[in-house]
Amino acid sequence: MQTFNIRDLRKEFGVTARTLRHYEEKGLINPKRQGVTRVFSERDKVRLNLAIRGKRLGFSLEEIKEIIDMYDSSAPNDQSQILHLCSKIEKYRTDLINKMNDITDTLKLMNEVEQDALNTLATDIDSVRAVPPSSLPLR
Amino acid sequence: MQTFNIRDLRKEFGVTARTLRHYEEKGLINPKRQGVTRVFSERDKVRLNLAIRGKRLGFSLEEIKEIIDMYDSSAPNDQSQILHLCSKIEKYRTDLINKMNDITDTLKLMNEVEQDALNTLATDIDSVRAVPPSSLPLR
DNA sequence: TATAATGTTTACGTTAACGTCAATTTTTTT
DNA sequence: AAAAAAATTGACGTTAACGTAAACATTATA
Repeated sequence: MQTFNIRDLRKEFGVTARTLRHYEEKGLINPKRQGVTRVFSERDKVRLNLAIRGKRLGFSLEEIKEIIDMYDSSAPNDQSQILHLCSKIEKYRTDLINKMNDITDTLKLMNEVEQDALNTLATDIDSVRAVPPSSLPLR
Repeated sequence: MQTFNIRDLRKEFGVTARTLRHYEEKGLINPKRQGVTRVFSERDKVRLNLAIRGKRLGFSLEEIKEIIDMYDSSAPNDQSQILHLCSKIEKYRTDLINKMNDITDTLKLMNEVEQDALNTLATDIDSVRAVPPSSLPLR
């Protein structure tokens, strides 16, 4: 079972050691120890990946932990716990879908702005083209 | 031309007066003044909407201002400015598309977790069904 | 074996994005 | 006009998410 040290993780994920220690404090990752030195597992890498993904989406570390814990632990047996899990999933699902809509709306707006700008550019070029050849230097 | 006071905005957008003042400081909105009192315009509302959308997507207020300013001001005439605008758009576009992919990936994972959980639930129900009728109380 | 390089803990510092409170107008209602 | 409600400007406080620096231990390299 392969293990990794702290600079492996830093390089692979482009984060600082401080960030990794912080994430450990918050329970996002759980490195073992060889003496005092941290030893990371594949599981830590997976969780770190999910954490970074969550960050990109604007979730807090607390939310991220909740999300990661959902799909890191095996499915609960207790019926009430299952239902609780499902309601949490439902909550984050709607949140994600809202973000998705926000994104598509923003992308649309950006497309319009870009088209506007490019049209202006094209018009400028036309006006340059409109200059008769005779007015161009002959080199 | 319709105007709004600060509590109109608070109510409509569910934000505090402090937030509005903060956004004004950061240049996200630009209320006029009647004496010392803020008077908001439709344009402020539009910008506030965009700001809140940006927040949901995890952008900083600084990024949000950049984004809003892009499609709030009319298209620039200067060619170099147009190109600069387009490159900014390109940057945010890839950012948004990355977020989009993050979202779909996360949603997929959540679906799997949910299915797992629901299967466990179904299995439990089956095991209840499997109990022979004779063992049930007759009421 | 001396010297880097890497890792650890402790603990204070920083930045963004507001919250909160006091003191003071301004405006509205009675 | 008096009282209550709403707004404004400081200005300090708070929280999350790390940054940074000191002091020290361990490991790797020359």
